[in-house]
This record gives sequence, C-alpha cells and structure tokens, in this order.
Amino acid sequence: MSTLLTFPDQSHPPAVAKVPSAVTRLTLLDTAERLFAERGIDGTSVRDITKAAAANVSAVNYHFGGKDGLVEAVFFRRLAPLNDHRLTRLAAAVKHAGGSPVPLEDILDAFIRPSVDELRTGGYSDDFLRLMGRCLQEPNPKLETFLVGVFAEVVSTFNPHFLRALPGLPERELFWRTSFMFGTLHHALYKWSRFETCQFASMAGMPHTSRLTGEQLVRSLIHYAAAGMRAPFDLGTPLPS
Amino acid sequence: MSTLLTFPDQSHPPAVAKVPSAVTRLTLLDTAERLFAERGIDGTSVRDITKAAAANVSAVNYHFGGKDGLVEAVFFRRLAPLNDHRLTRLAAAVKHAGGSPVPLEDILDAFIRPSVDELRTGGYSDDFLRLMGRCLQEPNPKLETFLVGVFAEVVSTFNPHFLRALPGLPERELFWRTSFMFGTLHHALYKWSRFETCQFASMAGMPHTSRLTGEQLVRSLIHYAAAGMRAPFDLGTPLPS
DNA sequence: ACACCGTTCAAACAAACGTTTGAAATGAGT
DNA sequence: ACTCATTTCAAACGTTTGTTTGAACGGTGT
Repeated sequence: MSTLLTFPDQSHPPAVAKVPSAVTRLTLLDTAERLFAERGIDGTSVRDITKAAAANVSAVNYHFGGKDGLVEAVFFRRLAPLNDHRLTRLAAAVKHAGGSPVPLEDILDAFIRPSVDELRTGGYSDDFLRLMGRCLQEPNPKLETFLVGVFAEVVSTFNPHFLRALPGLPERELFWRTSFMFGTLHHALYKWSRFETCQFASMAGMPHTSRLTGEQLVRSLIHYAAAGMRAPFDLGTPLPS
Repeated sequence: MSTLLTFPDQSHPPAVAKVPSAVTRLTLLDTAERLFAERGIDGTSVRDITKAAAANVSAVNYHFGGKDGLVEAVFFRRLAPLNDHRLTRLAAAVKHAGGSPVPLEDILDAFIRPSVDELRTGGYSDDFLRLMGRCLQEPNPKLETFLVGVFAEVVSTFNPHFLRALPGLPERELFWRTSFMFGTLHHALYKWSRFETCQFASMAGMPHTSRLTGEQLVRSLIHYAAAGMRAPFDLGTPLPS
C-alpha cells in the first residue's frame, strides 16, 4: 500500500542511494522481462521470477514495493530510453529538414527504427520486443495509465510533424492512422522477435524463408506505414469495386 | 486430463445432445467473453465468471470440462462464423472478378469487413472485438495452437489471391505484409471498441471528434492496408532521406 | 570491538486459484 | 408412481497466489 501512484522509484530503498547491490535488482528486471514476455504478466508469479533469478521471494517486494512496481519498472527501463531515442532522431530530422516539413519517411524512421534497431544495439534482449508487442493491450488499468503517461510526450511531439507531412489530412484521420501504425509496428515486433528466437511452435504456414534482418524489417515497416498513411481518405464515397 | 486436444466439443455432455439447458452454457459464454475482454484471460477467474453469470462454480467444469475448454469455446463461437463470412465474401469476389485477379481492395474488404460489420449485425457484443484484439498475442500456448488451427484455412485461402493482386511481390514480403495487416486490423478493432463503449480512461490525447462509424473504420482500414500492401519493397537500397 | 544500515533469507500469512465430490433438484419417458 | 439421465448446488479439495515477518548476514565508519 505504498505510494504506487508516483512514478517508478529509481530509489525505492530509502533516499540514500547505494551503488553496490544493484545486481539483484537488475537480475530481477531481466528475468521478469523474459518471463513476462513468455507467459504474460498475469501468467507469471513473483515466485517464478525470484526462483529463476535465484533470489528470495521477498526480494521483489523489497526492491520494487510489490509486483506492480516490478511491472512498471520493467516497462519504464526500456520505454524511457526508447522514447528518448525517438525524440532525438525526430529532432535531428527536423534540423535536417531546415524549416520545411519533415518528409514522412523520416518521421516514421525516427519512430520505428529505435524499436527494432537501437533496442538491440543497446544490448537489449529480444524479450522486451515480445513484451512490447503486448503492452498496448494490457488489461491492467494501473499499468495502462502508466504506459499512457510514458507515451504521451512522444505522441504529442510527433503528431504535428505528421500533420505537416500529410497536408490536408483531417486530424481525426491522422489519429486513426497513427493508431494503425502503432498496431502494425507492435504486432510486427511481436511476430519478428518470435521468428528470430525460433520459438514459434507452428507459425501458421509461414515459409522459413520469411526471415528478415532488423534493418529489413524497419524498411518494410516504413514503406508499409508511409504508403498507408498517405492513402486517400474518401470516407463518404462508396468503394470502387 | 480429458482429451482437450480435440476440437471444442459442442457436445461435451455425453453424446446424446439435449436441447433445453443451453441457457447456462450461453450465459457462461457471454459473461466469460465480457470479462476476458475487460480483464484478460489470466486476469479472470472461473469464480468471477460463475458469480457474474449467477451460476455455480462447478458449472464451468461441467459444461466445458474446465477453464481451458471455456476459453476455446469463447473464441470458437465467434471465430468460426467470422471466418466463414470471410471465405464466403472472398468467394463472391472471386466470382465477381470472373477469372481475372480479384482487386486488392475487394480481398481486403472480404477479410476486414466481417470483423467490424457482420460481428455487429450478427448481434454480437463489442466485447469480442476487444478480446480479438488481444488474441493474437496470447501467451497461453494451448490457446495459440488452437487459434492457429482456426485461422489456418482462411490464411491459405486468401494468400493466393493476395499474390495475384500484387504481381511481383515476393512471397516473403507478402507474408510480412499480411502480418502487418493483421496487426493493423486487430489493434484498430481494440481501440475502436474501447472508443465506442466510452470506456477509455485517458485515451492518450485523442480528440473526442475521432469517433468513427463501423463503416468508416472499415473503409479507413481498407485504404490504409491496400496502400501499405502495394508499397514498394526495395529492401536492398538505402532509404531516400 | 562496536554499532549501523542495506540486504538476504526461511518461514509463515490469509486469500484466491482451478477442480472435485456426492448429494439434491429437475423434467421427460414409460 | 417410478426410472433414469441431465443439470445444479454447497462444500471441500490441495495448490498457488502476493505479501509480511523477524531474524540473520555483510560490509563500512568510528
């Protein structure tokens, strides 16, 4: 019953931060990330985590204040730098454009590439990719509001540039197309990470030749999303057929 | 440990099917669908379901053989007719095309429209839309293989027509673009159903003017997906920027 | 040698989990 | 009236859940 409504404490052990024993904390974060990705959050018990991490059961409560705190910490550890990368890359693209509207492909690149590329080069495991693919539809309402807060700045920063790059697109339509793009990205990440780790049991008739490198996935996603976002939006007229 | 590997028994109570008492079964399916959509599968206990359905705890085990059986029944009840609608519409489009390749928009219409439109006109609730948005990434491996089986026929039937409508597209690329389309559709359904039921707590800066009718959503999705699937696929060359 | 603080640990907590049981209730067939 | 199969029910089964407890451990500063 501590103040779980605040942002995740990087310093849950009292104010005076101590350097040495970050090891248990880190191990818990890593194994929790992996198990959450494999079995889902509700499908993973703190005992599963602490056993796999060779830690004591109460370690989760000590370091994170409870399971909820651990969950938020798992997401925050990855999403914070990920969103930073996105904003940095967007800022670079804005500078490169020099006053004129940033090309749509560049905006999408700034948004999509960090998910696939920098998460890996940053030494991150594939586990979080699978976890992120699921984070958009998490039923836990506390976690949802937390995630909304984490994504808020990115959304509000990217949206104006999308609007400039897609002149004439109504704001309502933009909202849905960014949602489409989000769905495309996260589901693709999920599929791709499962593909990469060869963990797929029966991948619904997918040829083994479908394997893509991270760079290929990024480009394929950008092309797909760019074309989709530029599509006509004649919502009133009947379909061609 | 009964034979849960078989397809979901429509006749779990011994072979001689009985008509009258479908009421408890149906109520359980309905409330399970709703609660699964709201709290997730692992986040919903059989006690939650039976209490909300005003049934006894053991009713789930009696009618469905256990929680797993109930989960499969919930999905199968909706997905079976949904996929039937898809195949029927595709067949109609094939007939209408008369030998020549079915236009991409028509294929997508056959695939997407039933999700939004016929599920509603069929008297279905919004609950399953939210549930379906999550079903692609369910961690439960038993459920996953079950869902793969349910979708198998649809995938193998649609794929050749996608290939004909997109001449020159490598099969590997088609696999990923259909995955993108799946992700787009299911995430959009999730968002849209949450939007419709006004249950969104804080929808991440979405203007209230973003509300769409089912028909508008279908068209928006078709336009987006069609443009995306037709996008160039120069996976070897550097991006323009 | 002492005290101190951060950390770990085994043990236990009440609550909730899916499932099982055996006895009642129900209604149609003869 | 009786039988029989189907369905409901309250109660209990043994596990597992997240969390708490209080003692022990291991360094560091004095």
